[in-house]
Amino acid sequence: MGDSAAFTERELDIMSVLWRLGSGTVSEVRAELADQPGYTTVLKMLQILEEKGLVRHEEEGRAYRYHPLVEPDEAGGHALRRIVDKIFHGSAELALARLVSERPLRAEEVERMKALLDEAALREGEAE
Amino acid sequence: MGDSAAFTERELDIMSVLWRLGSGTVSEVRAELADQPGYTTVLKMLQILEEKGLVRHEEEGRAYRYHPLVEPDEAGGHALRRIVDKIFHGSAELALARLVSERPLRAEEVERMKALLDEAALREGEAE
DNA sequence: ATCTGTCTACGATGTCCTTCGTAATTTTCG
DNA sequence: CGAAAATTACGAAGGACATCGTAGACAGAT
Repeated sequence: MGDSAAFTERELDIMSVLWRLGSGTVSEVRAELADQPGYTTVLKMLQILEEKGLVRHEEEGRAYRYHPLVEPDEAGGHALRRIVDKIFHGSAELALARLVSERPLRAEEVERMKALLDEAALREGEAE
Repeated sequence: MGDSAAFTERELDIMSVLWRLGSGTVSEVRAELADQPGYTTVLKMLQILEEKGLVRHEEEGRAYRYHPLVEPDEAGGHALRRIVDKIFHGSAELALARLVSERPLRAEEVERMKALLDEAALREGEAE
């Protein structure tokens, strides 16, 4: 235990870019950040993320290419569990209520989400 | 803008207690924390939360009673939006997939969640 | 009156976050 | 070759986070 601290703001920014791109050099990551911090700032953050075991790097020419070592699903699971537990009293239902009120959903998306719930209900049914 | 920074770990712990209890004195909040930090630590955190405008206090006998000034829905909305945007590429569907795989859901809960989605779809339909 | 327990106020501390400057290295280009 | 550009390494610095110790105020009991 004790391994899973929440991402800080900047760490999340950077991990988000790596998840989206698959991998990235310092320059590539920096170019994707909305407010562009100094080059060495991004480098430093990546070095710290590497110390924490959240990314690794390999050499690519002169530069390093960084790869994420945690999956978005895993990170998202931790983050969601934390929020549901601490803010929504453990209720996935309340969290979903807020989630759907946050942003408009397309009709197809709603259908797929209902299908997800059906699958979940099915798995539960089988378990008994 | 710039008002909504994510809660830190301890801040969230404490806000969570206040949301659950409705309000609390330092002692009451402290008693609810899993690992009990020193009394003055909890007091200090509440004072800092007050500086940030997240709680207020009123006198109650000799002690202060602290009240949350942000609603869990509001805080949860920010937190969910942050996670969905940065980790799930803005997809509520992916977030829900992870949410339902995190913990088992009761059948009635699944039904109510589907109803929530229907309502959301309805609102969308009306909008056009 | 004084002692004891509970409370707030204040300041110190150590760690982490985030920023970046500077130096050293290497490649590339004129 | 020598200058310029891109890169990593290192360390410093300011601020926030989270911890607590100590001091002072006050109420209640003896």
